[in-house]
Amino acid sequence: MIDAERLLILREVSRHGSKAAAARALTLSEPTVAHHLAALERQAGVPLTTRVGRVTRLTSAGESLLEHANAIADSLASAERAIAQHADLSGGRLRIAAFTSYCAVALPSPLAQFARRYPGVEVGLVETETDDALALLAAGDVDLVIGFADDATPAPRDIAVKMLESDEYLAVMPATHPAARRPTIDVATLADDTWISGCQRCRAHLHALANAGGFTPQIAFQTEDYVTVQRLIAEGLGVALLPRMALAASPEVPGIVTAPTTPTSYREVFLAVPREASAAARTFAGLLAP
Amino acid sequence: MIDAERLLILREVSRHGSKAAAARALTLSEPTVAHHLAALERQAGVPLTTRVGRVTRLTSAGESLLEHANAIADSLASAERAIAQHADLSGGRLRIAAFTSYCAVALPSPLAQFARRYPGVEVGLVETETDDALALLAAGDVDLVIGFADDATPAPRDIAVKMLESDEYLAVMPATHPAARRPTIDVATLADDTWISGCQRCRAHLHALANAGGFTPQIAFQTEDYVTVQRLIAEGLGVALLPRMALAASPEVPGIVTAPTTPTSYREVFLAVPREASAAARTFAGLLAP
DNA sequence: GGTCTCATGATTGACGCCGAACGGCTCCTG
DNA sequence: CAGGAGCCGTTCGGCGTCAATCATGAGACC
Repeated sequence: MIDAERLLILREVSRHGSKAAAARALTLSEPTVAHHLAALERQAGVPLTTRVGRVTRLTSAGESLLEHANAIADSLASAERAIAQHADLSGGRLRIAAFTSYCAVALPSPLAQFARRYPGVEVGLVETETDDALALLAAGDVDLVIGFADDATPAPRDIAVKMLESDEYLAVMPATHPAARRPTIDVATLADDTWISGCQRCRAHLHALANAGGFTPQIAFQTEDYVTVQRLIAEGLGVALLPRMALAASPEVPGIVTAPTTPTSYREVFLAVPREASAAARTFAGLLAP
Repeated sequence: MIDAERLLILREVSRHGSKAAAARALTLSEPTVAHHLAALERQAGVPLTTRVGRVTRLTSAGESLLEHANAIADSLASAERAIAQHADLSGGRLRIAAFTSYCAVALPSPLAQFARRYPGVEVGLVETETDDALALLAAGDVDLVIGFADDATPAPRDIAVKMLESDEYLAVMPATHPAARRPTIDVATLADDTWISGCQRCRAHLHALANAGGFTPQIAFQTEDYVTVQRLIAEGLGVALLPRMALAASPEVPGIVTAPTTPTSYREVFLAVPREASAAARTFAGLLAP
């Protein structure tokens, strides 16, 4: 393969009209330029330069190489620009994966703030469950993950994780439920109720909490859509454990009541970036957790 | 400036999914690839690769570099193709400069032969006087020159010159001229005639020949167009010295006669290529002078 | 206008030194 | 257990420089 460096030297010679001038432009010595040119000619098998008077000109073979040398110089300059943009956030990409209710409640505002501050960065958002989000991060398909963890499924330890906030799980019941008026609900009092559960992690959390309360929940409905969960509850079809944030994300549903549980339980919202996080990812992380 | 070589290494890593595989593809060792990548990352200031499982993937910064690396690889491949075409005559250019009558008489056939044989080569022809043609050659604007020389203005010595043929100068007179019936003409018998001369070199030759014959020609008309010369002669306005080739190049003009001179004189048609002639120029030269 | 001199560029050869490439090792992961 | 990555120390190639010489226009001066 032809050496790109030498093509660029050929280009300088053509631009300046002499090896000496090219050498000065490249901060090289004259023999060095001559050496590289000779090597290039040897490799090409045809003469590339010719002297006319005291200026060095390219032969037609040299000029046919020149076009490509220019293209390479352009590409290198573009590459340099691109990488600089990645560093100073005047360009590049930021792909975020976050779980549903965080997407709905907490993300839009900082996302807009970031987009205003760094208009050159192309921002992407994937709304996914935490497990899938972490898989995307590991595969390099996203740059930053916002997920949640609890006792049942702790946060990953192999990447940089920062806790953002605690999100309390509330008991959600039909307004007609016998325990509906109590200020706090012991989960054991719901041992015989029919349960409605959300995502994988929430289900694991429910099982852990119920287990601590000494019972195994009867899960009759499974849906990741929190509005559906609340409508089912409003119709008296069951009870559920929902994070505050999920409740805040969905419109008020009449006919249900919510209450803190005893014991209380939380999910911990965390932010994860890989060790080799891009500048954009680090900056956005700083925006969420100053 | 970013090193193009390293961008190509990054490209191979991306294509093969591991540094080891990239090293094999590049016939390098694994540490060497890692070293170059580390250098590139140091220069870029941002991480370019990330490991996911046992495959190495590019970060978004790395992928933005990848596009440019691909462009550079394409350019290098194109450059290699272009130079190969120059060597094997499947491409490239051949620019010829030749004097008028050679263009008209001798050039078309070998030119067509060359174009048929090497259809990829872009052929150009400049019809010019020999002095200008040699200047074009020196400036690198043409690749091959066909010119003529005689005692007055000899062929250049600083470039590779090959004699092609001798072209005899004939005396050209009106059919009504007193000497018109003679088989050969002593130039001295035309000492008192009015002369018509062609180009710079022909005029120099005429002066030299007349000088040898002991007279200075009265030159009343100067034109480089040989048809004009012959028409002027046919009208009885003068006599001239014209090379056989020039006469062959122009249509038969009635009312003129031609005859060899004593002493005979010739112009020598030569072919000149620079030392660093392209393959196309050398090949075409071989066609003209096997 | 011709010649002389000088300045600039190219070339060649020798040489020093940086760093590219390698091998061997350990650690990690699937 | 195998394959890949990271981390050394070592070696050798070749990149770049310096110095000297040659070539060639350009300007000056007569």
